[in-house]
Amino acid sequence: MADKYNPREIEQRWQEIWASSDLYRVQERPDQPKYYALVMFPYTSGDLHIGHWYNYSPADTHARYKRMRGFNVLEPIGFDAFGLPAEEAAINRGIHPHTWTMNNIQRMEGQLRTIGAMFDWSREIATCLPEYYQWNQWLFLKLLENGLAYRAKAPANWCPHCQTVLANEQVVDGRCERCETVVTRRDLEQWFFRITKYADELLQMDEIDWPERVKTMQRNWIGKSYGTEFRLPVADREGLEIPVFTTRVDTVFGMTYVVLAPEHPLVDELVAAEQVQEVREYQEQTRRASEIERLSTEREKTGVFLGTEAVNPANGERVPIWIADYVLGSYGTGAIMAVPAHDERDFEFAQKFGLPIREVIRPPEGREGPMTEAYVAPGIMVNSEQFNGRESEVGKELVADWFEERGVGGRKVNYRIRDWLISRQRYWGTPIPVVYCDEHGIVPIPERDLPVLLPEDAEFRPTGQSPLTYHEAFVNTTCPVCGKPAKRETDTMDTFVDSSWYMLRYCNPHVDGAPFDPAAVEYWMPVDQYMGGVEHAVMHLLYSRFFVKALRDLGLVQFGEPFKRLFNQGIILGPDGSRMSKSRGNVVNPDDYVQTKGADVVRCYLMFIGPWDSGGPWNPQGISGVESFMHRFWALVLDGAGDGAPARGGRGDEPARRLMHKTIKNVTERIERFSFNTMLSGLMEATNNLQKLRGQVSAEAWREVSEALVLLIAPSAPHFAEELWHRLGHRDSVHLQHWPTYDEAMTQDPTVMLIIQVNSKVRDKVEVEAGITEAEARQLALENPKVQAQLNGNDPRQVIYVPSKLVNVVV
RNA sequence: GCCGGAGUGGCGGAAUGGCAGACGCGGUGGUCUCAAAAACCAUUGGGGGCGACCCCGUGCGGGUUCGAAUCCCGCCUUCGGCACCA
Repeated sequence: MADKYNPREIEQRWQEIWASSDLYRVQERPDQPKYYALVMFPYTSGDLHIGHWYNYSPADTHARYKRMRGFNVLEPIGFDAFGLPAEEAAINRGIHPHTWTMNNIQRMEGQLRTIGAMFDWSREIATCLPEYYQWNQWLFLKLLENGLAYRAKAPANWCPHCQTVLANEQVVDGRCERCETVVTRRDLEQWFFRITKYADELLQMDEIDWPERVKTMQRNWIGKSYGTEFRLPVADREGLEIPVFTTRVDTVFGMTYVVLAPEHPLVDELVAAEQVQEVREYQEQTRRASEIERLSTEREKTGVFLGTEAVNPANGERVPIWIADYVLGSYGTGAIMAVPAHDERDFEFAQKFGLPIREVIRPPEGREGPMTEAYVAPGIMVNSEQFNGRESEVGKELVADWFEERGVGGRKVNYRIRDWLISRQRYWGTPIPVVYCDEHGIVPIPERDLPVLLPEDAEFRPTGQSPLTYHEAFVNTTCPVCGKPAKRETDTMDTFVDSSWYMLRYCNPHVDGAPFDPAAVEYWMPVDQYMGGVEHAVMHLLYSRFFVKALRDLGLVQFGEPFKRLFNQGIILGPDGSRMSKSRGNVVNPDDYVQTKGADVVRCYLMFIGPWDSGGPWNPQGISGVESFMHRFWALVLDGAGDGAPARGGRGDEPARRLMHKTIKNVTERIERFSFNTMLSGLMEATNNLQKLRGQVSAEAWREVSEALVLLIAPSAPHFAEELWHRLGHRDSVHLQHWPTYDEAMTQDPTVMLIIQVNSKVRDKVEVEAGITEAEARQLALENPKVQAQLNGNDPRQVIYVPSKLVNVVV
């Protein structure tokens, strides 16, 4: 009898051996196909939680499988280490963010090692170190040089709690994505990355194998819409025009008023003297309103008449000009033609303020009585002069043509996506490498002077100003152009800049003099399989795509997409089925389970819970099933043949070998399609069935079958398999072995159960030769006593045969 | 409101047109034990029958098909995304 499976002892031992033998160190090998398997790097929050394990265990299993399939697999790890959460945590604890972060990294490294993943630790990165963030600065300068970074004054999302501005992507439902504080607006000079330049290309997602859900979210976020932009002359004001954008130019004859966003630059010029007071008040009120109030569709529409009129270029009619906060200054031209009859929002507004509603599109089935709601579907144009009787979809093109001919306006494409605001008024981030000189304005720091180090001795408590503003030695510098005194930029970069290109750095993280090593990047990139949560759909995943496209256009990389395939794992819930949180007291600490049951058991249990993309509750009892499976597996492999096992050619040999081939096939197919739960159930089934063959299998066949099983479980339970492999007498690592292959013929049983149905109800099952002919099967069915009983001497109306599966006799 | 996914035993789930409930948890009965735990064996969708067996059953209502958890139509519930973007 072999001793029992003791995870604690073997896991630690193998982790040390693997580390000292550099088992997981990888290098570029042009002779071998590469496979870049990437997990989203963890944030340095303090502890590795069960969610990390849920991401990394299946990811590592898949990567290990690929390695056994002959790929040169890169599976790196590092830390996303800058940013607000670390800064906040440090402030709360009264310690420096650098100390807090570096301590966390050390702690998390230790926890990550317990997973037993094949991370190549020689490639570890931490984004808060100058050796990393100096390249944020370098890349920023490249973008600046090429017009892809710029500084502008714009209304920005301000989080009063985090005391900084946020990118649009980081505002969810009008609230800060991090702390859920309601965001306000501030007009500030900020740095932007010109992601809008790539809006169209970012919509191209045919070549990436990503979840449809994420692609849809990105498409929605980019929000491309086709329409017409045209100019409305202001009545009695020669030369003054209001540009508007519409997707429904076919409804232009139904325009009964015009609306400008309250912050529209033309408002001052357009407002009539007697309306100034009211308009000012309304503008002030809008400015104070939070984004969340303003965006609420529940809210009643508000607005103010400017006291002036515009002229509809389609029919020369005069229509009043209003301002209202349901029109956004940041989209289109910040002004609209209002057609209440065919737009829900305009309809509501017109009703409230008693503005006329004129029908210009009639439903194909006709319409009677007064309009009670806007009709927004296509239809037939009416009250539209020469376009009357046209289908609105056709009319859309005709009116656009007409406007183009007359020089009134033309076709236009608009996007919802805005440029990426990267300035943050916080301490714990990459300093933006520019200085402001009275004479030369914005001056980029020359490359040779990088990095601009983040001073450690700054007062980093948030004040609404960037903390670096108060650091005299940092702020006061000289202009790189003229050498006269100048001031440094004191904002830092959004952390998402760090994560936009880290996958490139991993290819050779120690390269000097460049953010990444072109040869290594050429070899490894793009990432073959990216694995992480869906919460980054319109942030990190969009920014990275933008970055890579920009780098490609700068000639720095040769490809346009960073991640070929993406998989979003689900979320592990607490035992009570709700999201884990400290306040609910339902947090599962992986370390406890690793201590008591072993990392391999935790890995396997997480994979066994259910489909990887659906997550689910952690059931503390459920883990024992996986645990006892592994104990049985262990005993089966080491003691299974037993002492009195039959010699060569045991009668169980053939079934055992068939079982092996069948299992290899199953496990391979399931691991390929990320179905880790069914892969493990397949292995459980195999051990259950093999157990039944005990005592009937020769030592030779038993060994062959158990070695295959050890290889099959190696990606899932790496320490466990390694130990068994060595106990079976091998000297080299199980993880250097080839994935077992199967013989298709051996995956089929020589006999099958033929289902006999009458009227699609199962009446009997007969064991038959796998190669049974249709005629034989039909005859067998018709002669079957249970079928005979149902037939009652009549002839069947029909007999359906599904080869080697079933016969259905229809009476 | 719009778009998308999901709904299967007490629970997690399997089966993507052909035996519903693989695999596991939990339950029940048993073996072992002074006892308990562990381990092992048997059993476990519901109902009926002494029994061989029979009936019902994949959110609800219809449909297609010899045959539907699976395909189609209509609803309900739920989760996610979008939502004054003109």
